[in-house]
Amino acid sequence: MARIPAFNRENARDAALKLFWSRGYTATSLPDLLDAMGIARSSFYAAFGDKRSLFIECLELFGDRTRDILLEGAMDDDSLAAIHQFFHKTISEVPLNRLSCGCMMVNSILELSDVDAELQNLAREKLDAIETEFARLLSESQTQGKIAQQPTAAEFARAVMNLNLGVRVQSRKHPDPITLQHTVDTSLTLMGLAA
Amino acid sequence: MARIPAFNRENARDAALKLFWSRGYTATSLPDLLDAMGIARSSFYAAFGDKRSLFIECLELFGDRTRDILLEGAMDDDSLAAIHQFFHKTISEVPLNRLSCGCMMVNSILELSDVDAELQNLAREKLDAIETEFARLLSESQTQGKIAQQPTAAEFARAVMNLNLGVRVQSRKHPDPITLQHTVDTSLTLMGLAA
DNA sequence: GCCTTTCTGTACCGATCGGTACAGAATGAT
DNA sequence: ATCATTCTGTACCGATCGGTACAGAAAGGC
Repeated sequence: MARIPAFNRENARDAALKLFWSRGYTATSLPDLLDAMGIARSSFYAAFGDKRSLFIECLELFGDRTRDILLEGAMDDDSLAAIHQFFHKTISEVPLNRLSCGCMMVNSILELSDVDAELQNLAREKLDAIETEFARLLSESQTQGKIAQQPTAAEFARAVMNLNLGVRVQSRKHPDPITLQHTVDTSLTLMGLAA
Repeated sequence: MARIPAFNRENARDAALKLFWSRGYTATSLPDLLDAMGIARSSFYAAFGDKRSLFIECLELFGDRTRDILLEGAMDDDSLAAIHQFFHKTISEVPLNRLSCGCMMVNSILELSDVDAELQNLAREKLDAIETEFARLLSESQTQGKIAQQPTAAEFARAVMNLNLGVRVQSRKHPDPITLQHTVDTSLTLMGLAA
């Protein structure tokens, strides 16, 4: 055989993910990426195809990881707590420099609509998967009688997703975990979804 | 005197605003702008300085106009109705191609954080002005006894602003006025802010 | 008519973009 | 030690970016 790769593909990809997450697709230049990933230009194209392919890979990964955070909290039978945990984990249990990046799906949807429909669609799908999980958890809460029967679980889920989207904008606007967590708690309580 | 300008500055600026609003700062190229504004390159720099200055001018204008929509609805004494009107005017009384642009402040904050702090700050200020107005209206509603005394008007305002931010993301993700209006109504009702 | 002014259109600038080509160094197999 | 392989680093590609320079057309004053 021959020379062994001097970089770890997953580590390099995660470095790229952070950069894309922070600055978005267009504002992240190839030199920026190579620098952060610690690899050479040729290695980049050999290992990841091109910039756009890498972005897709990162966005998929980010979406799945975010959804996993929600699924983790849904292991025990308290469906409502899972939603609270999701917000807590993504707001209060995260370093400030990550919080200030917001959500990569939200960022991508705003940056790329009217610019790149395919990438926007991917981001949309990843968010929809999370909203579907919200709906499932809220439906369970309704059958358990823990929350109101009205509105429907889907409508509740849309309101919760809307809260989530707002939070991700706020995170970039003013990344203060205390205030953010407070806003989430206030909103959930007002909506009859207190812990 | 000499030759008269062949274009109307305000019209040209509004055309630029639409483009910036739709595609964001970076994705809007100078040729795009010139084409939409219907003016020559030289006229552009003579009348507007440069791309960044024009963007600032457009963002300020957009922010003021958005705030004016809220202020208009606050003329009569029903403060709570003003908030409902604000959402209705910006969701249901607007053509689809505008709705799908979302909010230029929100778009700019997400696109430009970690990229251009000054522009992001401007967008932030414009949003804060609107949140302040929300707080004033909600405070009035509290003294009129139309809504709960808890939480504070500022906390209510944050929740409403958060709802607004979420709506603007949704507008770009899936610009359907019926669903959006429904989500707003559901959320406001759940939060005890029904009309 | 001419002159002055201010527009329009276009050629051009350096910088940077994403992507490719290729020379040469490093490493494992033999 | 030699070979094959696959990495790294860099030079280079055309395209496009925002911005400037400048020639020439258009319009009012006289």
